[in-house]
Amino acid sequence: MKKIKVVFFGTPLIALKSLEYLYNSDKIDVLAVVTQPDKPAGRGKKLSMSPIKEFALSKGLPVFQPKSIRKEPEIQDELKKLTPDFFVTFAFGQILSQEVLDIPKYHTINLHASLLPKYRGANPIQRAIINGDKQTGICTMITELGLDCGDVCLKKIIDIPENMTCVDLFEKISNESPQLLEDTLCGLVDGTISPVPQSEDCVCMANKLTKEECLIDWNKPAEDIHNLVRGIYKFPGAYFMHDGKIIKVMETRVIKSPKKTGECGEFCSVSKDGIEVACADCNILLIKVKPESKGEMFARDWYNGLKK
RNA sequence: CGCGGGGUGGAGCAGCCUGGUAGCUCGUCGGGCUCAUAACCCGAAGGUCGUUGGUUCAAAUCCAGCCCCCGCAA
Repeated sequence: MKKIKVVFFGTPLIALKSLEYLYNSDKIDVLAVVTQPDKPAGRGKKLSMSPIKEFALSKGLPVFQPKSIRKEPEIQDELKKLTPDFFVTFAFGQILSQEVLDIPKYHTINLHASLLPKYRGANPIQRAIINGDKQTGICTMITELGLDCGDVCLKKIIDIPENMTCVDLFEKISNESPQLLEDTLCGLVDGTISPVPQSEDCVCMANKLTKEECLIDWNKPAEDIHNLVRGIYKFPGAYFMHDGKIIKVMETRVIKSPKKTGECGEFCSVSKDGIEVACADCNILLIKVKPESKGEMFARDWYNGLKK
């Protein structure tokens, strides 16, 4: 059987395993990689390349880095010359135009980390956890103009356990995606997949996270705060202010017992396990925190060092 | 040259400005109290104060270089 010719569009780490898998697949031929331009990043603003580019370079794959693929016909021409069967996009970070979508022989396939039409847009993974969903998933879809609105090819449901963090979920999705992509490509070529339009009534958006949303509001129910903490664990991290410093909250547990002492935001008790803080309905236990300029530590240890 | 914080017994911090006595909240170990305890009381062990050099009678503290960690911003 002839290999399926694919150009891979992606940028961050979550897409890396998919690229590796397709690259190593004997059914797929990855012709080239398109990724975001190198950007100054991190402390010191050093120019750094995306994980996708690093991999592509290490394998000698051609790499294209348009500032905006829509506005760079030269790159579009280069891609055309490769005569790809499919474009595959996974967290690429740029909006494609119709001219670009028309290049591959079959389609452009996008992998989106939610059960579409739920959570179209920027942050589907975090949103699912923040909203306390028990399930989410990944979908492959035929890319059309418009945000994550194309017909769905395949989907896979992923359970979200009570204390799962977005880092765990990223990992899970990163691991599950490669197979789904390969199955989608093969299925489309041999005609065993018929893409299904998304039902328009269930559409909801996963908007970008704002700085404000990351600030913990102790007047909310403990469950909501717990979901926020694990939903944006590490990046960018839920936080509160203490003594003018940012204190990121890394790990929490809801204290189910309805006993509540003190006002919202007040430290009710400190034990071996951590600090109990009063919320709207019950208490939440802070287990690990990360104060500004410091490393991650047990909440109890942080408390021990406070001036009292 | 993006802005900034920090490295002090096992943990988290104070002390540094105004050099000279190793401090605080815990943990660990031993003992006591108690029906009992993660509570309380008494005691003990444990630190070349990141590293190198300089100033000084004397440096955790002042000066210079180096290493490592982190927050913001992107």
